[in-house]
Amino acid sequence: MARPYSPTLLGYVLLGLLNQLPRSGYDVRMEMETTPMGHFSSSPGSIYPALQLLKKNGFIDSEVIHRSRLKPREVFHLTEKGKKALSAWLHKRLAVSDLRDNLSELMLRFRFMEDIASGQETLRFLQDFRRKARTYASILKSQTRTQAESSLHFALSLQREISMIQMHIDWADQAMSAFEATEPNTP
Amino acid sequence: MARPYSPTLLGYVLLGLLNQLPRSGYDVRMEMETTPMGHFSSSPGSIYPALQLLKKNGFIDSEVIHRSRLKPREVFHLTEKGKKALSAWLHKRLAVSDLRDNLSELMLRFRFMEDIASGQETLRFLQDFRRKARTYASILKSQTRTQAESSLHFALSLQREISMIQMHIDWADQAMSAFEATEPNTP
DNA sequence: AAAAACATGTAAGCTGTTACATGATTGG
DNA sequence: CCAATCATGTAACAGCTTACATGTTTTT
Repeated sequence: MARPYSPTLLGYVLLGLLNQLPRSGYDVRMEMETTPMGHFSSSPGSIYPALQLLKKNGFIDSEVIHRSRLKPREVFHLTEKGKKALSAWLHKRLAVSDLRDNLSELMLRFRFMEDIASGQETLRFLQDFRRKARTYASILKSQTRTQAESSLHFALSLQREISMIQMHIDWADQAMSAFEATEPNTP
Repeated sequence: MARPYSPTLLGYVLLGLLNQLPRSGYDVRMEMETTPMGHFSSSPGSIYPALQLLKKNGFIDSEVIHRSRLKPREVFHLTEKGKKALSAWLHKRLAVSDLRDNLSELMLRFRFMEDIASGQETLRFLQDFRRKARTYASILKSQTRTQAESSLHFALSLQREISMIQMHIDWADQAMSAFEATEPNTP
């Protein structure tokens, strides 16, 4: 009675990497060692079982490639189901709470969006991101007014959170400018 | 043959909260609901077992308090062992990689430091924090020069990471000023 | 009488990690 | 021939989380 499986965050990272380029488990590990993806380990015990699970559930498929003399490699690529799942993940609407809880996931989505979405879609993502960030910033600022008495450490922590969000708003602005420069559609 | 147990991050959060003030599991849950501690759940299934584990390992102890007519509550407080463990956690030296991987842990430490450390010690923490942040920033900037070709999304992600760290350096500056104002020892 | 708040727990399970294990090929 | 790199896996476990379960006291 296998309950419906949907990929974990690590699963989506793997889908994102395989969407860039079909790879073996080993290639994925090497990529994650040179360019860390969130906080995930690149150890074999993390990557290989996660790939097997994606394969078992039909998000990816593989061919075994025998290159001259080298040990054969199992090269994975996305199935249609995998492509759809990745696309759905990348296009998911943001929640305000994601700014607090899932920032690193949002940034992973932004990175993998390059290989699947148009500049227009990326712009929409950034607009949504900035909007939700502004909402969250105003929530935090109202907390400052009501709670920041008594504790200096707490007040400074809140201040840091606000600076953090403000920085992300500014970043989104910059990023949007960069995309508007390449997409002549929006004036 | 129980291997030596040392608290997890959630364990340290609980030690920090109980060090502020002895509380029941229920009180801890309420505190974590109003003031989220990192990304931890405040659900009973998370908190009660974690408290039992700390108690079993001698970091906290409890008394059952029967208040007038109310259901009795198990109120936890730190033992000497618990105080030492909390202090050691709070005073641990930072690694540069903590800026990338454990930022939220560092911020939790900063918050709980209020109840255990002097302003001088907090200043040392912030100095160390700023120093490591500067090192990490320069590493990231050198990556920009070597890797930022080809991918706009990747370049923007890197830029965001750098802005993040710079923001934290500025925050540490502000925070240090705030503490120097209260500690007249350092000119 | 019922709902809401007080108070504490257990059981099942998911996710991912480290540590262990194995073997082939290539370069020095 | 030895080390490094290529390549893939398994087993045990830590550390949660959600869902379930239970009962009391106060407020409406």
